[in-house]
Amino acid sequence: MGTPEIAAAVLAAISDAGHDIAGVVTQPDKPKGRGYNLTPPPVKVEAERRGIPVFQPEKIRTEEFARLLEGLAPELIIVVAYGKILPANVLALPKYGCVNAHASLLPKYRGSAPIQRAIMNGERETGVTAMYMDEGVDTGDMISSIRVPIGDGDDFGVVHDKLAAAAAELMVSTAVAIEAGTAERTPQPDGATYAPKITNDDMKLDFTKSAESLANTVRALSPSPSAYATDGDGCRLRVLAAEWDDADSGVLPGVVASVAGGRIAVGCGRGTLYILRCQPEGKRPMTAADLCNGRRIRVGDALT
RNA sequence: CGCGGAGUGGAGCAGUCCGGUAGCUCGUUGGGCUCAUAACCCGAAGGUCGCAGGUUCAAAUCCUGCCUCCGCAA
Repeated sequence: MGTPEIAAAVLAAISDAGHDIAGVVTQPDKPKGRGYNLTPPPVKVEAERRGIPVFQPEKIRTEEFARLLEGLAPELIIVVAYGKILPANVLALPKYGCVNAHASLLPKYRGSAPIQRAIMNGERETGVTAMYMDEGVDTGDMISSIRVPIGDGDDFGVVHDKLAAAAAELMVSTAVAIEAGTAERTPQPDGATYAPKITNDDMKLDFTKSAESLANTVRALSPSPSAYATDGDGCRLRVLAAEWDDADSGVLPGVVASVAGGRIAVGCGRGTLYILRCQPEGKRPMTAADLCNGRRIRVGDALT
C-alpha cells in the first residue's frame, strides 16, 4: 500500500526481488493539473506496468474493503506513504503484520513531510526506518533503518531520490528478515518530533528570517512544490535554488541589493540570500542571470 | 468546458492595444585596450516572429482554428 514516487520505487524493488504481490492498494486517481484531468498515483502506474492488480478504495474502514483484503490473503502488508491511517482490522490481518517504511530516522520527524522538514531544519543526516505499524502515526516498533547523509547543496529532489533507493533496499531486506524470523523489534526511544504537512505558509519566503533559514527552506521545497516570493508587480516568483552567506547585504529585508555574477542578492533579517534559479509565474524555470536579462528584476526591487 | 500567463536570432525579454525597415540585455565570434580579466571599447554573424488559414496594397501586430509550455486553484 502506498501512493507517491517513493512507494513506486519500493514496489518495483519488491517485485524485482521475486516476491509474489497479491495486489496494490493506493489512493484513487485525483483531478490534477490544468484541465482537472484525473491523474493516477505513481504507484498505480508502476503496478499496472507490472500487471499487478490495483485497488483504489475511497475509504478503507469499510466491510467491503475488509473482505477484499481477506480475499487477497496477504502474508505481509508493506506500506509506504499510503496517506491513510490503517484501522486495527487491517493491521491484524497479515500473518507477518504490516510494516512501514518511513523517510526519517525515527523517532524524529514522524508525520507526512519528514524529508522536507529535515532539510528545512538544516539536518546533515536523515534516513529511512522500517517498522511494524500500530494505530499511531509512525509510532510502531522499529525493525531496522538506513542512514542517509544530506549534502550541502542537496535539495528535496536529491534527498528524496537517495531515500527512495534506500527505502527500496531496506524493504527488500526487511521482508526477507521477517520471513526468516530474524527481524528485530525495538520500541521507539524518547525524543519524537513531528513533521507536519507543508502548508502555504511554509512555502512563502519571509525575508525577515535569516538567510540560512531561507536557503534551507528553498532547498527543502525544491524542485516541488518550491518556495516562493512575490515581486514588485505582485507576480509570484518560485525560488528553485539559492545560496546564502552571513555578510550583511546593507539593504532592508526583501530588497534586491545586487544582481552581479548571475546571482540576485536579497536582504534578509540576517545575512544575504542569493537567488540562483527561479521561475516567474507563467514562465519556465530560468537562471537568475536570465531573469535579470529580461529586466524582470532590478536592484532596489522589493520582494515580499 | 475551474481561473490565468506565455510562444519573437542560442538564452531572457520589448514591440501587438493604434498594421508600414526586426529592437533591448546577455551569450557566441573577430578585433582593440590591459600585467591581466568573467572588466571596458569597436565590429560581425545569427530570426520561417509556434502552426495553418483569412482580411489587407502591406500582418510579429487584426480575425478564425489548432499545437506546445507554464503559474494558480483543486
